[in-house]
Amino acid sequence: FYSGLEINKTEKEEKHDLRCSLLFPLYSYLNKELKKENLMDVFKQIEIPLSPILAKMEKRGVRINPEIFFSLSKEIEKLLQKVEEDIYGLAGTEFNINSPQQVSKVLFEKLKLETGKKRKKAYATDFSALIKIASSHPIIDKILTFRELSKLKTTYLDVLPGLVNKKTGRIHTDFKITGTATGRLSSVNPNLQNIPVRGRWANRIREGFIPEEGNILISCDYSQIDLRVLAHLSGDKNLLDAFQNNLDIHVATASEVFSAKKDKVDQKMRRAAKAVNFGIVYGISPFGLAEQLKIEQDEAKEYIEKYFKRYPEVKEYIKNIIAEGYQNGFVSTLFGRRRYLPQLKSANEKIKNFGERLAVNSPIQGTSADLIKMAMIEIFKKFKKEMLKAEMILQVHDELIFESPLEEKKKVIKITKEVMEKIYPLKSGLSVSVSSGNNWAELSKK
DNA sequence: TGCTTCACG
DNA sequence: ACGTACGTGAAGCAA
Repeated sequence: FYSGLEINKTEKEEKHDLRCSLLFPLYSYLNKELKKENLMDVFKQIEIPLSPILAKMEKRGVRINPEIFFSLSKEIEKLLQKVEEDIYGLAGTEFNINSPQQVSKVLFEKLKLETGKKRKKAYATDFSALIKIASSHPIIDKILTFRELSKLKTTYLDVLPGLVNKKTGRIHTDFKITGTATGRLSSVNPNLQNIPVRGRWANRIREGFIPEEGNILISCDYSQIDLRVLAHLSGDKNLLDAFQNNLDIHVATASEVFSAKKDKVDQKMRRAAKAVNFGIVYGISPFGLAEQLKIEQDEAKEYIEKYFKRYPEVKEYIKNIIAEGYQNGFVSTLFGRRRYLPQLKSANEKIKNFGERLAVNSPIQGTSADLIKMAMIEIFKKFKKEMLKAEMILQVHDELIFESPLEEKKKVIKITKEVMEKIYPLKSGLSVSVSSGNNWAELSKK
């Protein structure tokens, strides 16, 4: 109505107006569509109530101590300068270490190191390619160190302090509720779902995330949620048994795959079994497992076959969910959220295989996402009812982080743990581990 | 803008 | 024979 009267609108504003004008006609169409496809429950029971909660989390934001970021940045800057010089010395030339193309030239043309996969423009220089040739030249280790330090400095240390809001003094991410294909959230501007947690610098960085005075941070983690969901969806007796008996799931899998008593499972076996478990959730292939574990494909294949022998209903479930994908053109989570799989109609075998892995992974990842979203809604309600000052500030896929007044700590933990564990009665159960502290680093400690 | 790399679950 | 683990976001380079 007004648009005809307005002048000097930018192209962006015009686009914005157009998009707004489409909302109303879209409403009736999408409403029918949601009803027809039985998606109204997920929409009304999960997405709609979650939306204002995400808004409040964004508004509350996260407090950081910029000083920690500044001083860490300076410390790393010095190390970077030294590593940079070392690299030039070892290469016998100066070049841009941030350029994969130039790194490739130096390593594989000048130094004639052994090449791996060919990319579009040059040979691969990513971590898995470089670690394979690390023993052949001292420059490799230096490049890996340079990459690690440079990543931390440019992506986190030098960025986050600049994003502190002048009015609130805190960092406000933007959670995207429609951002992913599986139903997970994503976080942008900045992404607060990928703050370093591994590696020797992670704790120093996480120490920079702090609560308001008189408050603490509390983290509540779903343990093994994806595998519990798999156990529930497949109904596999053996896998359910492992969870019902509260076993270390990777040890349990190791003892099955390697036919060993649980007390004979060593670190190496557990590590391999962990990779198998991850692989199952991702839609496993012998190649992928072999790559991950640095073993022969034949051996990886044996692990997988043994796994399926011991968890036959998981094998059956995978077969069935793929068939379902082909039949319906989509797969669903436990609560009806869908992922469409056009890949399954491809004539290209590679794309079809990819579609089959998506058919396996999406219901698992998506069901986990549904569960934590439902828990967030209930927790928010309970906090309100109990008139708590504590607030949910972050979600990291299987983890919720709260900022709570010291005196509310006990109450907050009781509510969050109970709600998260009871949000839906999976046959495999849901288990939540809680930790608290005066910064984010203290939350990852045991 | 696409590619490569790498941070997280 | 071939190319492959699932889901994201951000930085820097190269064109």
